[in-house]
Amino acid sequence: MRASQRARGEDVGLVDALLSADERRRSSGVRFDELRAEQKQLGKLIPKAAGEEKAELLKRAGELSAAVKAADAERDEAEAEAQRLLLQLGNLVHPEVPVGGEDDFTVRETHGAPRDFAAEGFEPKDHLELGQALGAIDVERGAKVSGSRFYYLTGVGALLELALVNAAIAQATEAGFIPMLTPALVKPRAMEGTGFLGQAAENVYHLEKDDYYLVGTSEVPLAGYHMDEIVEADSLPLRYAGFSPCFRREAGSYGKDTRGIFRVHQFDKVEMFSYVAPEDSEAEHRRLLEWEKQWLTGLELPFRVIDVATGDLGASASRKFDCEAWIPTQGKYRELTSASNCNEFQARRLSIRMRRDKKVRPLATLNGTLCAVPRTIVALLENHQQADGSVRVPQVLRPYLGGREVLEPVSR
RNA sequence: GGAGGCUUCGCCUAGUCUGGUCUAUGGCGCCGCACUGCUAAUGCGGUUUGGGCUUUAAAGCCCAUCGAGGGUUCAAAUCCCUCAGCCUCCGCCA
Repeated sequence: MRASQRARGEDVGLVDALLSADERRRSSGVRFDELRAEQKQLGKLIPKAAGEEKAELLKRAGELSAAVKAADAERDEAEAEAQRLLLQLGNLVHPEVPVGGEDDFTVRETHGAPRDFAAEGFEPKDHLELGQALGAIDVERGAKVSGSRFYYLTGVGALLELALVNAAIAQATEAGFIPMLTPALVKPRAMEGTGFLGQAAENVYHLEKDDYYLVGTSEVPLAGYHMDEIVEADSLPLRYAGFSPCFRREAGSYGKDTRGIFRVHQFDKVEMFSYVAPEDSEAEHRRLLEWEKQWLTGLELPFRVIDVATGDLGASASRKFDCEAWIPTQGKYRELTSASNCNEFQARRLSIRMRRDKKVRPLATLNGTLCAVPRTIVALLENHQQADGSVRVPQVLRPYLGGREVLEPVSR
């Protein structure tokens, strides 16, 4: 436990402070219980008593009342302190996760191979050039209306998004997920409980006047869906496929991925979310990964799967597998999907529990991207482009694009 | 945005005016047992959640919990304040 906390760069002293606050909470709680029990006894005697006796009882009751309030206050204070410390603590890291920063991932598997454009005799165009020629992407007007990192999907670009979303929801539904359209604005509790108000807080949009947060993923409303609930073990696993807009401030990424729609402030995403028993979480994690691989394979994209390193896990994941698609004009694999096993981390914070054999305990939550629309469009356009600037539509998307097999450039 | 009503231990519900006998009523559902040659019916018992303690265990004890938080009081489901959610009406709007 301590080794993995160090791997995250967290203060080990935090754990000790937490344990001491928790002990203080416990002991003042016991004192409160004892005082309260005596107070209740007096409450029964007082109405029956009279005269001298009653005056005595009332005097003792007055003293007790003050003592109860003091013990209560101390317990509340210790509890708040413990909670404050607890929220600073990230999830425990799975022992097999590679230790290190962003570049210290390990590659688990690779699927397909990057296209050899030299052999085909033409230079690949990037997604923005292709998207503009197809009349699919308009970043200039996005910037005019909303600023940098905003865009319009136009014409066939808009249709492409709808096709992707429909195909993704169809795959998820086929796999047994319940399709969900979720709120994009949530209260602080949901944001905090999913672990987005720690180090990630600077990337979250906040509506100060109303104290609402704009979600960066439907993981947040899908995790919040069952908060403060006890789920019967028989009904697990619960699997939801959420579709929602996602908002990200992208603070600290100035100058990174500024061209096109690879990194944007607002996009739509289909997300898989599972509630399972903790002992099933690793198997479910692999299942989520398999569904992501099925999706990317269907789109005929070359990709690899990485085991994300400790420093890049975020607060809530104990392990994270990313699928990275090959982006020809960048000559690199880039993240398209991400599957995280949060085990009991979010469930504890959101008070989501399961009941099996009369025992109640936290369950595990997992999330995995199925289709983050703009990045998927980037990968599709670049990988399936043809020498004349048209783009081939993979088989699985054709039913959702009116049977269209190729997207052709438009003259303006 | 304005006015009013509501929120009770799975669901429904009594209790709130008039603070203590509420250890929260009753019904439904559910669980167990008994009886009935199956099922049903009937009878009896049980049935919120969290924390702490005792115990080999089974089980038991204490505290909190009547939408949330605060206040008044020796004492709050009950009185006062703030907030949230739901419902109705008015206004506005897609």
